[in-house]
Amino acid sequence: MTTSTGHERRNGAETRAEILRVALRLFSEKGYEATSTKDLADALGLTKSSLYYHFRNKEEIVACLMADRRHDLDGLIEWITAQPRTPDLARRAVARWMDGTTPQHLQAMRLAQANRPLMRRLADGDDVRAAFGRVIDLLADEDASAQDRILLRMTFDTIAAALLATQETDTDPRDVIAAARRASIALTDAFANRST
Amino acid sequence: MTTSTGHERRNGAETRAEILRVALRLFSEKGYEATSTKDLADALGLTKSSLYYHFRNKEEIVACLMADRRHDLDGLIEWITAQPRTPDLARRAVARWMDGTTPQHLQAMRLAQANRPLMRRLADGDDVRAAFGRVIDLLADEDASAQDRILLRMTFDTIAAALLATQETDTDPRDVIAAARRASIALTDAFANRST
DNA sequence: GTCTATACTGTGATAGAC
DNA sequence: GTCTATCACAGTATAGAC
Repeated sequence: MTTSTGHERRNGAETRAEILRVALRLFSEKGYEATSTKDLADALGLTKSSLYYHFRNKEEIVACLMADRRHDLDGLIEWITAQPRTPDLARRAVARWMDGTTPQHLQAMRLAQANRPLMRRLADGDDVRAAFGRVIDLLADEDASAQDRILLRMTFDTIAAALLATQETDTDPRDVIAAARRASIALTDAFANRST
Repeated sequence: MTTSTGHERRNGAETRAEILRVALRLFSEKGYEATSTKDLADALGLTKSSLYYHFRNKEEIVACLMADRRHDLDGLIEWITAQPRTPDLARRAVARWMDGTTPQHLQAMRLAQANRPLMRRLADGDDVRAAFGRVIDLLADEDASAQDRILLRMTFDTIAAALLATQETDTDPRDVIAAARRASIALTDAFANRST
């Protein structure tokens, strides 16, 4: 938008994007609660108050960080709804979801996992997990048992499970995704064979 | 130790145990950070300061809550070490771990999951996840790939994964454990067939 | 439009009286 | 063993500088 390339004074959009970038890094490294708004402001060369010009409060910064993934999930729900209801629909939906996951997604997912109570506060009834519930409803039979539903959800959640298994270790994100994909295949089979 | 059964005035051990009980409930319901020491003190009919007589700080309360599970894990490591190294050792170890999980464990695990940064602060190099790393080292071949190690760890972590899949829902703990057991069997097979 | 100075409330934690 | 009083610092709101 502007022609200025200087770094002394940024325009609004640039500052906002930079706040989000630095916030994701700090919140991931030290945790959301452990990172004060002053820490964030110092890392950006701003004051606390400046942050409150760009974001209404600390939580809104995280909310913006999470917007992408929810959008992906809405896309998945649309895709499932438009598909023919073949017996292997669950398998195909899981594969599609796994393929849509990039290493870039992992850091945001880690952040979400590490700050569950915060996510619940942000969500306000319209969160990612609720959307996942709709996915399960679309894919599970009406007479599916509670166990079956949990298992189906775990099949989609293998990425989160793989992140859980690798936390506190520096694992290549591609290995995480690859392991999650293998796990999801194994669980899909377990779900398919549930009542045979 | 004492013969008193009155409830107007508690002795030290009773107060301590009651603090732990109420803290687990509040921290689970509202989250650790969202529960102030004043909330906890009010729920107990004490003042904030009294808590600091029984526990050095807020974090130590959680540390005491987590002691049990680590003890279980130490037992698993001893058991594995004493077993003959048969090809199905991993499968048997997973089964043993799953069988040792009670609904009572789930609430503490939920708490641990919901407060990852806190757990990292508490652990100080000697935490449950590090102990799990030793389990994996005992069970995996030396030439196991990073993917194989993640998959093996996910096999033990199916309980955590099932909790992840059921968060924000009121699911019967027995269904959670049953689904986790089915998932662990499926993943054990996937791990066993890794290089066939 | 972008940022800062300053003050307000609530939190975890400490010192010392009873 | 529990209390009162107090502390430093957190997130937040607002008024106003440029």
